[in-house]
Amino acid sequence: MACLLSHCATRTRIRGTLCHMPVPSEFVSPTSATTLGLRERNKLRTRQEIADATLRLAAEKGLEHVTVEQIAAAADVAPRTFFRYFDSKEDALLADHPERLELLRETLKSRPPSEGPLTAVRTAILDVAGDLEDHRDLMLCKVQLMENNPTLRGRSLEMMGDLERMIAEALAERTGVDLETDFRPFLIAGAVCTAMRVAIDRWGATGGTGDLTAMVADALDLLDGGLDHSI
Amino acid sequence: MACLLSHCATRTRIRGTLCHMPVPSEFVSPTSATTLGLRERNKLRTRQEIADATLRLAAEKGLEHVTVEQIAAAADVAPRTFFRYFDSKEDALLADHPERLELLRETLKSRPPSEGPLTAVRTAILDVAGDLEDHRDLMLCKVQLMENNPTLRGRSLEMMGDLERMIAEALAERTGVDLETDFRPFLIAGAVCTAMRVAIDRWGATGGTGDLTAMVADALDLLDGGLDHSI
DNA sequence: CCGAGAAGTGGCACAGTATGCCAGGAAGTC
DNA sequence: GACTTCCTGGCATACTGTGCCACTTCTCGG
Repeated sequence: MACLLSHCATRTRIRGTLCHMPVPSEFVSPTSATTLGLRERNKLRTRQEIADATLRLAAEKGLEHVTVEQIAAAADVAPRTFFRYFDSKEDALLADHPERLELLRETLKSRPPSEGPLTAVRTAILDVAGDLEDHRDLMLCKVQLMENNPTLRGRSLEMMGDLERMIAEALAERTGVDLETDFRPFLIAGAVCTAMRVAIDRWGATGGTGDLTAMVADALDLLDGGLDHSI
Repeated sequence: MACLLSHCATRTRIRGTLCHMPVPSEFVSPTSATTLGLRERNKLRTRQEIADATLRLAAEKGLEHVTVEQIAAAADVAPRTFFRYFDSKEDALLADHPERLELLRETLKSRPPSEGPLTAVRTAILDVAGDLEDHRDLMLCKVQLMENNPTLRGRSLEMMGDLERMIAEALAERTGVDLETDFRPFLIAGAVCTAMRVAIDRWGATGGTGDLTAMVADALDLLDGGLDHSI
């Protein structure tokens, strides 16, 4: 952390070897190297460094006590550059959301058409939960940051709307109903995401002890059985 | 609307009789007059004027194209005063949230203990839906503003968390389960709020045609039956 | 009725967020 | 190696949000 942050004379943007910040293994992109050009790789790295710096600083003092200027300094970019990658501090902290959305899309696409719509969605959402659990420490940190930061929570909830939309679309497609006239796909998608959200909240509240995927599965089972049998 | 907004020379803040803006009937507080002192009544009126101005301007150009300065001018207060009443434009637009929360609390409290927990919650949430429908035009406007304003939507989602918490507490109390160790109250509360939210979204998407309360009831029925029977 | 204290308002200053614009330089292309 | 593309950082600027202070209005007790 005690690195020479802001006085690199000629910033030559060769960060492949001169990485001054120990990037946690969770952060290395799966689609590394070969396929992407240097420009793209540098962009990915910068994005990751900003996200990384944001989380690190937020974990220290809480996101509301960290300024974009500080984040930019820690990530060794100009404040102006920060806003080229993220629209806000909140977005930088939740930078992995697009990956999660992509994972959901892939899983939904990969489930055979023969599989029931709800089963496919269930599998997909458990997949996402599993992915979250794979980054347990990072997730736990973020969940706890959300607990006492309404803005961050709001942004996260809003992002969950993306998951909902995608699930609703998948349900509509697999059942053949029209999203425009029938709200059931959205209702089920909302319920499923609620199940995940509540499970995550509880998981976070208990300090990440327990199996997140199992908790999500339990929540889904309860909703499957109908509200009146849930309690 | 075509009132003398910003050039009142000596603003003497006696707004009881000299109200320069026709306050829509929806805005008049039920607890008017006698019980409250002049100071309190003035505060309520100012709050309402700010909320009113916010909605009116937002309806014209979209909330993101309205500045706090403009809202303050339209409500005939100083920008500094705006922030004494609301933390943000979004909050000013969603100013009626506390009333809704209070309505939910009252209804939940008024349901007899003999009533099943889910029935009580259902009644309460339908009550809220009915209240929303009573302000049909205002609600429709807000719902449509939310459609293309992520920040506003996020804030609204976050506020819905208040409803969820209250419902979860009521459920926990009526069933005797512990909120700290059992996530079922939160799960059901989340599902119920999701039902309302999805119904509102659809209601808004169809331009407010249709019976909102009935749509919420339908959504609740579907969830009652269990996810696998929903579609 | 009146004076003291409580409380609301508005002006000012200031930190922070967010974005448009432009010049300089690195990466990609041939 | 020259040409193009586009990423970066600096500058300017609009807007949000809050602390502080002086001024005015309201409330309440005598």
